[in-house]
Amino acid sequence: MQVTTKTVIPHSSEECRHSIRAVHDAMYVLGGKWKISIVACLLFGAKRYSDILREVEGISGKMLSRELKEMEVNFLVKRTVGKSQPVMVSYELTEYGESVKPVIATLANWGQIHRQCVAKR
Amino acid sequence: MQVTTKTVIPHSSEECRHSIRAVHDAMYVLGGKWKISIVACLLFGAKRYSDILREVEGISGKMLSRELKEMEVNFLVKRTVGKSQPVMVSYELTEYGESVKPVIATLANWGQIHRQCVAKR
DNA sequence: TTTTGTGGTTACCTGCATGTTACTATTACT
DNA sequence: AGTAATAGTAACATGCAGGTAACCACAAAA
Repeated sequence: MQVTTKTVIPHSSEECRHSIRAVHDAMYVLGGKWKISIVACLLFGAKRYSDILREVEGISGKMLSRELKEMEVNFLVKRTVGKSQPVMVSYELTEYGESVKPVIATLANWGQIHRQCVAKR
Repeated sequence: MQVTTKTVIPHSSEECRHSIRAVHDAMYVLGGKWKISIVACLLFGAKRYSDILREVEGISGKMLSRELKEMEVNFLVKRTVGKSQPVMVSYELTEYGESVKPVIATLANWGQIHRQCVAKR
């Protein structure tokens, strides 16, 4: 007796694909090793290049400027150049960038739970 | 007049770092190009290898089996081998895996909003 | 006029994450 | 006996993400 191909999937694979696509879209903009961390960092207020460099541990200057540029293009952050002194550039989230907050929050929350789970082996 | 180094950061950088760390932990387990999509896919029920291959568009067989293996190790999915016919292996989320649901949901939700934003230029 | 600090950019290099292709074992159907 | 499907694995190839280090421009301070 041959089992048909479809035994195990009685789900709405439409819904499934739709959901996957949405996730994929999100990851396209927020993907990469650093963007989410940068947003998380900027959620606490506007910061200067060197501040972010310090607070997002491990990121290199090159990657920071690259990611920030991308995020500016995607309207997630706003770049403001102060009128000289030793230059001073500050970055802050746009309103749109702020809309990522729930994502970060949920992720951070799960991250904490995960860390606890791993801790008890 | 020289501006001091700390003008732009009056925030709790403790909170900030903590949040970034949590996000980082989460991304460590859910990172990579495919894991989140796979979880999203399995949220709609247990599926067989070839079903996931079909529904997560773009993934290669190699990557699928590799990611599934990692996720099994991390207790996110459970692998069940059916008693033969043409073999039949099904994958489903563990309870722990289900706990990722809010993350996916928030991400998918933001993904949709983002798509709309991009659509109107 | 030389040095210092900020905010970068550029060239160069490397490795890992991923893709591609071929191959396997098992069973069932024809 | 030969073919097809399922669930992989192994060998090989490759591109791009990311790191490192050097350099630039500008202003202020020494």
